[in-house]
This record gives sequence, C-alpha cells and structure tokens, in this order.
Amino acid sequence: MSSKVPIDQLAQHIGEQVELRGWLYNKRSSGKIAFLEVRDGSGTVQAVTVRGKVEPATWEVIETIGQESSLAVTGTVKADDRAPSGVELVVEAIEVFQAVEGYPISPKEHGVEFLMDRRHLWLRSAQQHAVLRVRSALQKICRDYFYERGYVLFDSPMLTPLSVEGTTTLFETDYFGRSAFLSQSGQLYQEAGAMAFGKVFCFGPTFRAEKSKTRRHLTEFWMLEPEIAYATIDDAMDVAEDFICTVIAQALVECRSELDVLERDLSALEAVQAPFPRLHYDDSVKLLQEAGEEFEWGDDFGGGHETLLSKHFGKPVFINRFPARIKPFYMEPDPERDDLVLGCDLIASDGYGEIIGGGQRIHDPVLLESKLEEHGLPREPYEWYLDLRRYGTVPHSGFGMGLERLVAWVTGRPHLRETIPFPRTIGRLEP
RNA sequence: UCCUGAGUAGCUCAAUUGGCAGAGCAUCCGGCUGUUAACCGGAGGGUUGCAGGUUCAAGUCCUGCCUCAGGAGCCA
Repeated sequence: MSSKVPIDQLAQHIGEQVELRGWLYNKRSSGKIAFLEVRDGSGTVQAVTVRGKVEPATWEVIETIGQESSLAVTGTVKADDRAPSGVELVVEAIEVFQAVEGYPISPKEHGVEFLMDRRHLWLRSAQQHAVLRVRSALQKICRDYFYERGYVLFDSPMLTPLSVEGTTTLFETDYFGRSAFLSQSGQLYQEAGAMAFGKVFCFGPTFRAEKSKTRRHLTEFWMLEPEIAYATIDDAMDVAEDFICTVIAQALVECRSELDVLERDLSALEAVQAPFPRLHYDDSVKLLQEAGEEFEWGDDFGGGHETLLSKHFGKPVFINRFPARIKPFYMEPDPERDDLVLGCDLIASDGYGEIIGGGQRIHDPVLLESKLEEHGLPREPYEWYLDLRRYGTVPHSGFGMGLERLVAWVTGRPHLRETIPFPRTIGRLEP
C-alpha cells in the first residue's frame, strides 16, 4: 500500500512507494522514455516512465494526456542528479481523473492581457505560485510580529458612513437607502481600539476609487494598520523600523525556495538593516533639488522622487515632518513649526516606493474640531471620533503598510497585479 | 482626464521604398531510452482591431473610432 506524500516532502521518502495526486505541468518524451512534470500545489517533481516497464494502457495514457490533466501517480521515489529537484518518481501506475486537451497557457511567453484574462489559471504557473506563497507567508509573519508583542487584532469595518481622508475618491454603495462607502483605511476605528486595548492592529482589504493607472496601484488592496496609545511619531518610526527589519529577515529564511524560483537578488533584501535614515522633509527637498529635480517645498513626492531618495541611501528611508496642507486633517501639528505635521512615510529600497505612511494623531479635542472645520468636513459623522478626545485622550500614533507593495518588494515583482490572487484595477474587475 | 506606445495564425512576434502575409511555439501525423521551456521531419491554421479614404496596388499612407500597455495627476 503506497502512502500519499506531498511533493515537497519526497526527499524524506527515498526508496518508498508513494502516491502523488496532482496535475500534469509539462511533458517531455523520447520515444521509449517519458518525463512527466507533475505538480500538486506543494511543488513539482519529474516522474519517469520507460516503455515496456509499465502496462501498455499506462504508456498509452502518457502518450496522449495534455498539460494540466488531473492525475494520481504511483511510483517509487529515487534520488537522481539528472532530475531538476534532485528527486524523481519511477512510475508504476497512473490514474487519470481528467485528460485535458488545449490548456491555454503554454510554457512559452504570453502577453499581460492574455494572462490577466486567465488569471484563475495563470496562478498555477511556477512564478505566480511562488509570489502568492510569499504573500501567504508574509501575512503570517506580519500578524505574528504584532501578536508576539502584545497587540490585539481589532478589525475595522469595511462599510463606513464617512471618508477617512476627505479628498480621496471612494467607492459608494447603497446601504438600505442610505449612502455608504467602502473603507479606504481602518485607521479611525483603530484609534478607538487603541484607547480600549492600548495596542491594536487591523489587517484587511481597503478600497480606493482613484483613477490611477500605474504598476504601483490597485483599487482593492490589503493594509496592515497598527495603532498605539501613549506613542509619539518617533515611537511609531521605531516600531515601523523594527517591524520591517524583522519581517524581511524572516522572509529571507522562510521563503528561500520561492525567492530562488523568482531569482530574487537577495543582497538587496539583506541590506535592510536598522537604523534607517530619518530625513526631515526640508532636507529631502534640498536633496531632490541638488539632484536636479524640479521639486518645490510643499510638493508631494512622485514615483520618480521616491526612487531617487531610496537609491541615494541604498536602504529604506523615513521622510518625516510633512507640510500640513498635503496631509489629512487628523495629523498632529509639529510643535516647532506650525506649517508642518508629525507625519512620516517609509520608502522601500530598490525603487519600490512608499510602503508605510503614518504619524502622530491629534489628541486635543479643540484642535481636532478646528481642523475638521479647516478641511471643510461635516462635524456630525465625526462625533464618535471626537468622543475619543473627550474621554481620556492621550497622544497616540500608528501607521499603515500596503501588503501588496511589501510583497512586490520582497519578491522583486515589477507590478502589483502579480502580488494578489485576483487584482482589481481601473479597467479590470474580472476574473 | 492628459501624454506616449502597441494591436498581423490559438500564443509570442517578423514582413525592406506601398508590390505574392511569414517564423517559432501550441495542435495533428511520424521519429527518437535521460529529457530540463527537450529535439528532428511533415501537415492544417489569416476578414492584418473596427469604419471610411488615397492608389493600378495598402499589414504598410491619411481620417475617425475601439481595446490594451505604462507614465502623469492621486496615493499604500
């Protein structure tokens, strides 16, 4: 009786008879010998068959089945240097669940639109498979980081009656005759959580109806948002720095085989070591101007500026103290400069752009009320938010990290659409 | 919304100055006992994105439209 063993465990079963259940990834045949590349979700392995050493019916099956046929293969595990993974399976029997003909995605090159239209199948390809495994691992690493440090997972709602950052475009939906919005950030609710639990975080999807058409944007993306009571902007930067260093270091260990498949240059990730430079906004303006960029004080960074700053330092860099007028209403003013707020962005290395945005929130109720008014926001929907300042207010800080940008950075993918199973972009809602 | 580029076989692409629409892969047939996106021989496969125009002749030139890409704006 053969045992069922996942492909990534085969090396521990050399000499044993096992049964694999999976799909045909590719096939090479040479008249009297055939090589079936079989995948089962955990990995791929080469199964070898020699004509005359299996039943004629089995050989007939091998000759005719196409890519992505579902099958169970029984055979003996053998170590062989000629096999791509160092291990191969000597076939004794094959059971075909479905013989497939005409699988659309061949092992050759394809265009973006063709692949995106078949995203539900593209996921099976080795590289896409590796990227999404890294995404899965990173989500666990991120959650564990905060669980292990006393944070409480505190889920923010997806449906909200208000916009967090007044200016941004929101997806509007009908809510039993009222208007509701898909959340663009869980932060405001995290502030309520921080006042209840001290340290909280949320990790879920967020939505932006921006008409962005670049490799750095999705309309639905996942954001991790910690919020900490009795914390300043410098505390927030300390947490963000340690968090990123820990996550990258752990990913280098846990995702090594996936990063090999993706041919990621590991030295770029190994360079992610604390401390990260903390650049005052004023100094970033000077730096960009000295580099010959057309950048005025008060401008926000574009993709090119972020790339330039991260290349200059060769590691992630914080920019902090931003002009108040380019940041949302809830940012705490800089006590030393009333035209600045205590906001910070973390720019990833390798040109992957802003992966964290955060800062210190206003804790004074009177100041918060005046900022709401300044930004032209209605007071009524924010009454509960003002309550947080009326009853036991404290200085508090937090940040938001875009998961897809982290995954793109770690895996070295150039485009965010490959870092989530089914990306949502302007112009694409299917599949 | 703006700018730039692309659209030719199922897929990825070529086609000189406007002059017979091609290749590789995939598919089908045949060959090969160690292949690594296997290889070798053969076959089938086209309304050149759509509509109009110029010309003896348009994949190629002109006008309009559609779709896609990635950059700007906006942002994680």
